[in-house]
Amino acid sequence: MPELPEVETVRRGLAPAMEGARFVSVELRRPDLRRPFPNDFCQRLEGTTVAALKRRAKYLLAELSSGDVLLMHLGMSGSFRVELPATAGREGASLSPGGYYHARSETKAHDHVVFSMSSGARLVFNDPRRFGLMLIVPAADLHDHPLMREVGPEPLDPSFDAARLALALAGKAAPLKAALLDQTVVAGLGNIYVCEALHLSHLSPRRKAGTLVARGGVPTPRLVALVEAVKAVLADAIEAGGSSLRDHRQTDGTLGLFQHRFRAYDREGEPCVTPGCAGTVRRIVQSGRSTFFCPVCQK
DNA sequence: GAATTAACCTGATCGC
DNA sequence: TGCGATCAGGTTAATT
Repeated sequence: MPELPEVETVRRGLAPAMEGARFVSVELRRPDLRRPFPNDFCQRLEGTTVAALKRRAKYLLAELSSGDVLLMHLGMSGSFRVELPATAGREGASLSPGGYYHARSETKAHDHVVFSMSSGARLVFNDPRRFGLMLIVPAADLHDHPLMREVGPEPLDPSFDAARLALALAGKAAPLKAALLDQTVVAGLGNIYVCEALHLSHLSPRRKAGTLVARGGVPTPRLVALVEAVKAVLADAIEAGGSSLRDHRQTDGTLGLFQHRFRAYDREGEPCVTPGCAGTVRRIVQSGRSTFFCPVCQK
């Protein structure tokens, strides 16, 4: 699940329980995720307060009163759930429109990290495939950190526009699909939303990325349309609470709804939804992963 | 140097 | 019902 809209949905779910709250205790239930936890991980968190919970690309960034930043990545299967103590009597209390907290429950399989906050909430990180990541970085070093340094522009930021994308794609021979998955080109897109944005802008995932840039690095009208499609697809997905494939949930346990709006992703063999298009969605494999597109209206 | 592939690890699903 | 093969949202190291 976790591409930009899902990470943003998680951020919005965690923020009320984290921001302004102190880490009372931090429990690691295994020594590593994708990488080992730092030795002083718990020690550096306990007693500090979360000033703000932000997002950059697919990373969650908890800014701490200690001057550190807790950097978290959900990988492919990571999720958080927010639990409140039963004694607080707030089961079912509204967290956000349409959202509800979990009542405190037993530990589940693949619960790897538990944050107990002074707000009374327990934040439980669950990640079956363990491709997730948690690190602590001094705030002053964040921008130069290897994981952050190369990350491209935020697609929903006004500074991300066709001119900016043209710079990144000029001369690129890689297929558009691969170029848009490259986090240094634009941050936060994954397999699903690349497929969706390419379908919406009627661009073939197989087209060479550099063909959308005219001589002199000038963006073509089709590149302008692609940028608009990326922004539209991401904004719609955030508004819907992200996509829920398989068992993925928001922090309150409810399912995201965006998968009901997929235009191309996971629709192999179904009719293309582009008005007036008689095509059928096809699945191909590019750089080892599934691409869904309509060969009739995506050129 | 750019582009592609393999690997990380587990769980769900599908066909037999 | 059980078993093996296949595939899955991301990142990155290794290879072409």
